[in-house]
Amino acid sequence: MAKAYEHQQVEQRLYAWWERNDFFAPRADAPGPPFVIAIPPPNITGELHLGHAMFVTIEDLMIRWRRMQGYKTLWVPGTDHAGIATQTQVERLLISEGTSRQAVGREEFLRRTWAWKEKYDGEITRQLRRLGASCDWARERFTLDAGLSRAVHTAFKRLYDDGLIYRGTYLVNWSPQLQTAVSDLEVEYEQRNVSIWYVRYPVVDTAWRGPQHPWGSGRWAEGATSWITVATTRPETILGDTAVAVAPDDERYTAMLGRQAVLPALARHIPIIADEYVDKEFGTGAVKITPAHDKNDYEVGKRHRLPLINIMNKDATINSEGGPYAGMDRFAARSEILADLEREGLLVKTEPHTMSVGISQRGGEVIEPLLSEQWFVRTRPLADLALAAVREGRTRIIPERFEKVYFHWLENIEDWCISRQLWWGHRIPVWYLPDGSRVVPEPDEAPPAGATQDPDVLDTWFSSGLWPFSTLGWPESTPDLREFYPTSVMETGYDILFFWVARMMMMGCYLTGEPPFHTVYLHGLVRDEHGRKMSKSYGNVVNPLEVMDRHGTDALRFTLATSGTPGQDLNLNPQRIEAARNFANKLWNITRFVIGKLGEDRESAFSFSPLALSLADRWILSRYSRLVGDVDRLMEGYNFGEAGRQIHDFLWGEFADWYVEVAKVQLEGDEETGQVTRAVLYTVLEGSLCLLHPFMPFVTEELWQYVTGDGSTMSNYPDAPRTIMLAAYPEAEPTALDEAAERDWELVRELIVAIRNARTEYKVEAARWVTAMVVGGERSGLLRAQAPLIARLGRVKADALTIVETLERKPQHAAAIVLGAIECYLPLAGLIDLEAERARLGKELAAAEADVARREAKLANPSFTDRAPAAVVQRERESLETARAALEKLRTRLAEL
RNA sequence: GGGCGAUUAGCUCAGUUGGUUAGAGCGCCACGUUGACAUCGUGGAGGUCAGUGGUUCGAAUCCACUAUCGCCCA
Repeated sequence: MAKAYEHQQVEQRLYAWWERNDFFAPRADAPGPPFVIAIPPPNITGELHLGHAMFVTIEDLMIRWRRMQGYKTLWVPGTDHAGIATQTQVERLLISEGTSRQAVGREEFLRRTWAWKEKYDGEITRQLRRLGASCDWARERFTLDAGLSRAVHTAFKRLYDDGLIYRGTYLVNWSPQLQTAVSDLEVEYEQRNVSIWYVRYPVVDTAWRGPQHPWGSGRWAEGATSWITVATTRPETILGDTAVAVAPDDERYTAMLGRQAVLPALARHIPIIADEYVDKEFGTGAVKITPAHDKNDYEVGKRHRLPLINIMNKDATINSEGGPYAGMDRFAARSEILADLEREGLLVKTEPHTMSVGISQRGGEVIEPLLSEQWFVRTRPLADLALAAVREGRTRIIPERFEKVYFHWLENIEDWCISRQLWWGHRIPVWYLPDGSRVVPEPDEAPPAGATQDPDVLDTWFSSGLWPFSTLGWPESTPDLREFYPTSVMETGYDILFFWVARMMMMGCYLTGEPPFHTVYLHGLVRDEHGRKMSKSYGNVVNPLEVMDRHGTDALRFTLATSGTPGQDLNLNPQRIEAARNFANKLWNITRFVIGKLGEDRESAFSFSPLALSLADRWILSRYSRLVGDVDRLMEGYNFGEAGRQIHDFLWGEFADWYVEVAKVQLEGDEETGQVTRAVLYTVLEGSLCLLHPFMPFVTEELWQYVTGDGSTMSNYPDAPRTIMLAAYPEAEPTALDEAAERDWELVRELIVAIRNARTEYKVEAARWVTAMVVGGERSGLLRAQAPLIARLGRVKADALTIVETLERKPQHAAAIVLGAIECYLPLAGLIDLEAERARLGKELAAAEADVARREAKLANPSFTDRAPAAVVQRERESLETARAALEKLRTRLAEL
């Protein structure tokens, strides 16, 4: 074995070996029930980022753990066509080649995009392999595969036939840059500092019937005598105004109600109406109403049967309804119209204002509410099913607090706009006949002759919503669907709870009749070490591939798994990755030590007599059993991070720091002691590697192969090739706990630490082996039995460690150690300064006095002794006894000096 | 405006149902010895658990309020 762990020599080789041996596929001979995860399919455009690393880490952890437990595990991999993102990238590519989507045409564009997909799709799946993902690549799916496309078509048809999909002209979120409608979720809101303009509209009265001069002449409003002033952040939409509204109880405007205002620029007469929607406190209390360009105005318009006037083209330029501004971009039109209002004396004032502006999630441009004919899903009935599944506990969300978020969203959900004016995606399976009627054929059915298909495609999330069952063969009743659906856990980031999880729940509940998974586990976002979002512009992006190159996949995975808690954002500290890398190396070296001691013989490692176990043996076996139980409980509760930390702490802080050191001593003993020691080393190490395997798959496999040699029979599958992947995950055995051994060893350990501490305080060189005299009282027997260990680990000469029950004459020039009822003296000729020793013991005495006083007070309180559990009171009594004994010893010693 | 989360050592974070002296890694100080490991070892310093009030025999942990930061929804 190399002196240090070299991940470069191990990871790729092992992954290839695992994959070649088909360890990732569900085994027909698995003794347990299915455990299934559908991967959150990465976008084919995607570069690997820490979000991917995060989900692979947790999902692979669950899959490997359950697989070792004997579950019939299936992790279905795949990728998402990511309509908008992919189309945008390919368009950019075309533009760089001096052409465009429109120039090459739909057919060629799709051909190019498929070619692009073939190229990059493999990239991302290679990177998932790099992360150690043990998913069944034979079942890999892509959302545009024939099978999944058929699922999409079937789902559409069912929802359509059931009246849950409809087409209509409504106000939708329009992305002028992408020239497509997007859903509510694809709009992000951002607080922006903008201006609010106060514009006065002349009101028709007996003196003034409307403008007599052209717009822009400066005399347009000449003669007007009454006015109504509105405040607006979007003056360009004046062109689409069809009313001015005021609050019904606003006395300032009562006289205006029912009269007509004259729209600047277009001279259109529009009514002044009263509506509850208007906030008297805001602006002037009068609001311009543009039903075709604002969601709230749209509602007002509906209530008052106002006309809808669309003033914009698809590219957000002003259309012919805009009179003099026709053809201008929306922002250019704004400037122009403001200048003209000013000239006409209609602009009263401008104020700074903050408001939230809808921004396209993809393009980043301002989203335009636009009237447009689109396809929608009627979500209410679907949302009710999805709500019921969680309310009734058929699906559980972890952490639980997200259930409230989920409920709130689904309770207030609006219809879902599913059509996109894109080319890359599932074409909407609707054909139009020349007479205008619509047909949605069955997936295998030919569309009627002469019919033309709807040109639009479906929202990417429509197909993602089917993912957990479409990947298993739905709508066919395939063997996979029957065996592996519903899936077990949906693991993903909380940021796509609405986008994806809620939609899978809706689609799954409706189309398959049951929720698509019994548990939703949401992880947090990975941020940089100071909690900032990683972004290219900040330059704080951590590239997982670079991390894996430098420190290995296991280091990255262990860090991601153990740095945080479920659902909580995680600040990734690079030093933690190094620490995890060091942990892998530590394991490597522990194993190097153990196999060196085991020699070639593994057989003998499996049997030993419990009677021959030393205290340290019993202690480490008990601690190991406790660990197994704790890990089991934590993993079952989805507390993977805590489980990983405990395995780490045990292996490093107990097994390596103490038991391995003990083993070195025991291995110098007689044949039987050596034999037992080897067996304990083997048992604990082999089991711990198994415990750790879901967290650090590569180093544990490599080491497990070294440790077990050819001899292991630990597998659930005796006929399969030997791999830790199929070894049995350790199971808790409560009978293996040995509390007496843990307590006794603790005393021994404390004594050794105290001796080391005293040595350091007196600056005894490490190379110098000292003399020690232990006064053990009742614990003398125990300490005597452990004398060789105490001597070796405390660096006391073997023949100079005396253990007595009592001691009449205590050495003068010696450091004194008091540990409860036991004392230890280190005669350090020439090193002991009596004054310093008195000062040191004085400090300890003060602490001991405080300790005793505190405990006495506690026990003197009858409400404590009456109300606290007996075990707690008992423990307190024992502690008090120990503390008193220590206090007594310290007093005596100080008196002696 | 409504909701959620966070606040624990210099830094990044744990702390499972309330129960001895609140832990880890990194960083810091001192010292390096043995054939597993300097990617290491040994010992140590470092905390008013954001604040206030409450519940309790007992609170980092439960409750209320406040402050600061962050996120989601409208």
